[in-house]
Amino acid sequence: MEIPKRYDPKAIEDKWYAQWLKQKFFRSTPDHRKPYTIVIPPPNITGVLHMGHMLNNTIQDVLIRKARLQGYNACWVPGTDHASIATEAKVVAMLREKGIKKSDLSREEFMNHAWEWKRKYGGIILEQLKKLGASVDWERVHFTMDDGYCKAVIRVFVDLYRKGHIYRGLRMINWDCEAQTALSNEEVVYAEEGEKSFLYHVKYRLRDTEDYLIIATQRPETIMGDTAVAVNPHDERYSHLIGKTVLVPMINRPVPVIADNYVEKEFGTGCLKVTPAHDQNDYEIGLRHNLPVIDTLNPDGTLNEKCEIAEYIGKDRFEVRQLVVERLRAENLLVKEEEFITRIGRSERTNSVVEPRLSMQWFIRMKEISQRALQAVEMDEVRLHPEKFKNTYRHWMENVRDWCISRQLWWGHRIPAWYDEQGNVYVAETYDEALQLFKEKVHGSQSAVLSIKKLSTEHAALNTLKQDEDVLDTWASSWLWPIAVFDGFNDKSFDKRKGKVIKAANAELNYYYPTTILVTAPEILFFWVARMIIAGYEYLDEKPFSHVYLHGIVRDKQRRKMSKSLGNSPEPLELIEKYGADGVRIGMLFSSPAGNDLLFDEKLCEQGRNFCNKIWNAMRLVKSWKIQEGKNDANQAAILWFESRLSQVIRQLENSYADYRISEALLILYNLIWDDFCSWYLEMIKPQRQETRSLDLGTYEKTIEFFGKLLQLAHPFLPFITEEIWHLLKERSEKDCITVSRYPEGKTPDEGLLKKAEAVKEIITRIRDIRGQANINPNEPLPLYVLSNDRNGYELFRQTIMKLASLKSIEFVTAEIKGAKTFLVGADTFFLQTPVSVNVEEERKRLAKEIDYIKGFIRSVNAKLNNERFVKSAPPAVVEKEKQKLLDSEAKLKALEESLTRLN
RNA sequence: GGGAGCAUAGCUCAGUUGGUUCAGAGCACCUGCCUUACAAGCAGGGGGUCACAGGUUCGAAUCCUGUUGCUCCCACCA
Repeated sequence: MEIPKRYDPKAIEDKWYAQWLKQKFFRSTPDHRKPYTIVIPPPNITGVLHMGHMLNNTIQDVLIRKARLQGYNACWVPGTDHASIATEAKVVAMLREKGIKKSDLSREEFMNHAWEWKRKYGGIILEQLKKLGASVDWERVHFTMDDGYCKAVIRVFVDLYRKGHIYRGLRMINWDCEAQTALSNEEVVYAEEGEKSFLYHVKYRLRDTEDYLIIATQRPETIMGDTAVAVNPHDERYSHLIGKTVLVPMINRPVPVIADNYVEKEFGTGCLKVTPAHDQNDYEIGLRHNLPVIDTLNPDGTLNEKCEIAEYIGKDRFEVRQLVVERLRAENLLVKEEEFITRIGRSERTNSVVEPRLSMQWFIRMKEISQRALQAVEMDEVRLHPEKFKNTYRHWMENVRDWCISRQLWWGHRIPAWYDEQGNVYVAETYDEALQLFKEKVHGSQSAVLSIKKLSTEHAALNTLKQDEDVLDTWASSWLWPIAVFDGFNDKSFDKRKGKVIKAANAELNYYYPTTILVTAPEILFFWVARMIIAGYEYLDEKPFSHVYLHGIVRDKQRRKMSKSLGNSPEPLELIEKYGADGVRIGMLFSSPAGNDLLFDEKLCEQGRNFCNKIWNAMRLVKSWKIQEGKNDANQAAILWFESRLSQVIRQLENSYADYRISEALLILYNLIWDDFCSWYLEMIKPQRQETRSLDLGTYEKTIEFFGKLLQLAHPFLPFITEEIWHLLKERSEKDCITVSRYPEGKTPDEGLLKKAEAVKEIITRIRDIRGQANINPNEPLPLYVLSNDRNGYELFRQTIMKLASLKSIEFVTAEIKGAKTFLVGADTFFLQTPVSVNVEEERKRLAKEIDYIKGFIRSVNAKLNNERFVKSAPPAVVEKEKQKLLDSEAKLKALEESLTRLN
């Protein structure tokens, strides 16, 4: 069979993925082995695979495949997130295109559309992950709105309410006028550069005089909601006005001038208009001074009748802003319009300008329940990689604020709270339970004896109790992910009375929880990671995962974020098409140390593809040899050396993995395969022409063994090509896959041999260099003479040196060889006899330079050793090392000086 | 405004408790090669005052202080 010169990923990737699935290699169920568990950060059902997913899932797949090879019961749980606001926005847009308005639909009709969307698009990303080679357990796909998951979310809400961690309150929240919902602080984004706006200086007249104050505002449309004007109590310019009354422009509402420390004298005019309904700080000033709250905005961002000006009612706030400015100008109340850079907040999902709005929302009280989660990271129970994120985490957790969890949307987990006609709230898992609570309440009330009969039929109550219209913030469901995917909140394992998940009552949870590692981006450290840790301790008194690997953001070469509008994001599937899944995986990992952003460049994928091709061709070479019975001793050196080298690298790899330095591990492996194996080992054993390209069986078998081990080491990074070559190198059954093979273990490397081999490589390189410099044909056989005290040390490598340096002979001598090119490796001197005569003058110069350097070096070492304080205070090992250095370099100096003498 | 971190080759980054065979890797660059595994390749090579200024020390890329520049997180000024 002819093996193609280039590796063709397309031909094999789908084949192997199908084979792996058929063999159920990714399936995990609890057994006697140790578990290694990862839960996927569930992608939103709105999206398609992007570069961030590629990086995220490649890292997870490397870790899970490595664990699988090492004999763990590796379980990678896939799934998707319902992504409440993002999905609802998409569905609304989709309906709009079809000419359907959300407001014309009933809640149920809308939900049907949303589920339809989910069925259609929800699985896209997971499907695409197959192309990447992701070895997830496909029998464990979860969705944050599965029946069981919904139950868990509702249970937790009810439980936290009962425990007093959830409350309902009137708060100033961030309002998205477009989606018409509250947003958490985390969902509000601020443009990096700020946004251009105007600062309008407006006259506020004092009552009963012609005097006026000038107030600077960015939002003149809120003037009609003003209920005070505030100045700094220490501002002498205005102190005489405190307590006086001013008239709000246009509507002439009389409002007081008050003094409040919040006002900064330097900003604007030093006067602040106070609009408690439309600004967080104003709201607080209002509380301090008992100001009325006049809410002039409708939920959709238009003005309502409270603004008192008929023509503004029903118009959008930004339209009104223009109208107000025009009117103020016309009435000569506008003193100045000043350009101004403001840092305005926008909704992460709809990009509409966020309005502070006073409304009734549900909150989780965070302070208390987050204490143990803070401790857990502090004490390294949960370890963050890289560690620097501990600081960020601590800072956030110590200043954590209450979490607004209600959203005025339909797609999501509807809040399990019911209200009676009086507005009393009943929080329960089901309507029936809420009804029960309601009945109990009515029972308990003396005055309601009569009405009991009236309400005793369910029918009557049915009309009475109404469920809260809102749904929960997405993160208020995904924070249960590591517990809920193992069905931790089911009837058996959730103890309602205690408000705890009983691990022992759930075999799956008992086996897989806590999971091993979570791989995600630092962007959602607070959104998600911190909250999962909180939930873990709240419900299991245990961490959800032992490690958190935080990778960076994928950016382009210019460090810009990948974004649709910039068009700088490559299409992942096209990359896979072009470079193969393995090539892209390598490209993603090549330059992305944990915590650092990945500056993506397609060239990295090209490098990955080339690496695959290199391995492919190594396989072609090995397969091309004819095998002869017997054993060729000439290859002994290569085999012994590579065996040691392999062991050495396996240890290095373990260290890198242990610190989650994935890209470092990859680079080590890359060099091992490319340099050590291909450039050195294979060249060492490669049969030469005259030998008719045949190899002895002993060496061949050893080589196949080495190759196999390399493939295993590489398999976590390159699942497809390693599987293919695994089967090409050796006759194996369909089931005997590398995916489920046993990872190689390193033996103790022979350090002496490794060191000698380095010297041998240097000798070969020096000879090649001399040939290059002197323009001597690399294949022309030349004699080499060696002046060394370690004759035996080189004996093992004699054949290797001869072969790789194309030598005619190697002879040990006791005196110099005149007219030969001289070089030093360690303290040994080598003479290469070349047809080109040596330029004595240049040689002398070169030697003199080397001697100078070594002399300087010896001086510095001597200075140290002669320094009493050094010898006294430095650790003995360091002093010993210095002494050895001195000996080595003195020997070298001697050899150099002798060479120089010989020249003369 | 509060907090954290970074600054090492043209680029992206290593450099563990201070010890001059420790100034490194990958990419890029330069030179020579289509040598019967691979030009998606082979062989060889050049390149850094470790941001700046002080200090501690026998010894500093590594520790301390200051300066400059950059990044991130949190809060958010009308």
